[in-house]
Amino acid sequence: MADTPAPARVRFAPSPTGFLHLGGLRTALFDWLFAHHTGGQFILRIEDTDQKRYNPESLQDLMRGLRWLGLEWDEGPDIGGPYAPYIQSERKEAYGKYADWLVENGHAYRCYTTAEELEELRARNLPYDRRHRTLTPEQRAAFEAEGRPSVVRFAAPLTGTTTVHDVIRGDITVENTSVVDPVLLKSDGLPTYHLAVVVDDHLMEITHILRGEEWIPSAPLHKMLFDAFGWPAPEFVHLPVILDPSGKGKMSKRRTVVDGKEFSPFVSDYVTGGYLPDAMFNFLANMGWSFDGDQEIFTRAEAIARFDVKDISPKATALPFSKLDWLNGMYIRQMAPSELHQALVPYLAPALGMSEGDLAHDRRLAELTPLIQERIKLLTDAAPMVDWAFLPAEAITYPDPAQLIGKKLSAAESLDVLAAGAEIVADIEPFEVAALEAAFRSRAEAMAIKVGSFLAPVRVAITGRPVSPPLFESMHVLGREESLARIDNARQALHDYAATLA
RNA sequence: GGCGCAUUCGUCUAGGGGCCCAGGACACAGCCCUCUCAAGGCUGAGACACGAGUUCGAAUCUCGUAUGCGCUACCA
Repeated sequence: MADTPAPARVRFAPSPTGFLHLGGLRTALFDWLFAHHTGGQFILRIEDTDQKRYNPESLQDLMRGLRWLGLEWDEGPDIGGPYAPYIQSERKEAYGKYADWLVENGHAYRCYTTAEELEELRARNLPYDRRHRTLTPEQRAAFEAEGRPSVVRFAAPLTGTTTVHDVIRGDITVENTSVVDPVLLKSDGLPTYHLAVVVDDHLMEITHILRGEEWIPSAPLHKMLFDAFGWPAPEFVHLPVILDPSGKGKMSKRRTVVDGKEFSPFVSDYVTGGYLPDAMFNFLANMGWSFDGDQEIFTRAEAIARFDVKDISPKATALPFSKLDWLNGMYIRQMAPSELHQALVPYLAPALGMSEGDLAHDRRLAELTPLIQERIKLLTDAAPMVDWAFLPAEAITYPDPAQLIGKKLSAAESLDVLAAGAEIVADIEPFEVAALEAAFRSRAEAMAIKVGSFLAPVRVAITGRPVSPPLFESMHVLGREESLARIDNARQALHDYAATLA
């Protein structure tokens, strides 16, 4: 059964103009998956041929995001490789050389059209009119003598059609005349994307081009270039775009509010937002590809074994973030408690005002972790669930004393409950969860109060909140003295409150 | 406008002529469990864009329409 595909060389080729976003991460993920599936290489190549939009922070963000997800590259700018360098601005001479070759062989020509002239055409909604495609040597010499800057344009075939085979969509055919002699080499001497991508994919022996579907319209041009050079073209795999959660339009490159909720396209926001790399990996792998009809959760190894570019769906997808949250919760519940404890520390330490070192060895957090494990979806959910345990009793105020009154109980009855609770907490031996539970339950029964109602006042007294981790465990975390202090404070608060009611 | 790509529950998807009066998942609703909240279990509601054709038979093939999206730079 094991089909052994030829090792593929696939590259993720972002341009360092902004921060890594989810769409880019998904592309990189598919690159990585396919490379590993075939036993090939995953290559990171930086396409920084647009110096105007270059953003120096971008590269670091890009690499950090990729590594966070676990997408290590086999060749790339920081680790080198047999086809180095992997940053296009450092490969400038090569592009010039290949552009010259095209010019010499009649596949390209120098164009001296000025920006103003181009602007004129655009204003009239006209494409470039190939005006310098057939310049005489004299005309060319005249422009050069003038000192006019020039670009190199591709001399696209003027008749016929070009067909590109896309692995996901099949054949795509366009009229050659629709390719209007695009610029290959800019007047600053750097190549445009079109030249650079073709030259580098060939030089780096890329076998499969995975990129967003916004590149479909220029794929025929790339095919023409491979043909002009006499090089075999790699397989084209155009990935479906990722849409805003609203489902309308390409995912924007900034934080947006959809249905009253803010969502971010930036990977770094998910790192700080408490998401687990494994969950994000699983989530993204399900965008445009699926493991099979009814298994949503799978390991990286399982995905690698099954992944194939030809199974990718051509349909654009809106990101279902609620599913990401669900997945994150699933992965959190699968963690060993000690592992979760460690993962929580960097998120909790600032919120609790503690050092990471202290918190990593804190007994309370170790004890609390398994209690909140099935109650949090994000690592950032933990703080409001455990902060009460790290506060002194005096800091637990009861701004809404009415919360200390149990369901179907009067204030007086609730006061009685707290009194009973204080008695139990003071006397119970040993001060352990099982003993506490047995004592509270039998006392509730003795007082003919439902357990839920009986525990409610105590819960608020102990944690300051009507919703908390399991009560007996919570008291155990605090210890006898601290628990008692809180119940006493709560009794006072409720007593004062009851007085105002009367 | 031109060119291109796409179209199964609200969303992510399975399915590629009969297995489908369409399966799974998230979200949603109800019930169960339960010290709160979760988690878990069960149940429910919910889709083949439309129209022609091909065929004994179409979600699946063909054509058209509609809608959406993308591209149309000396940006990638």
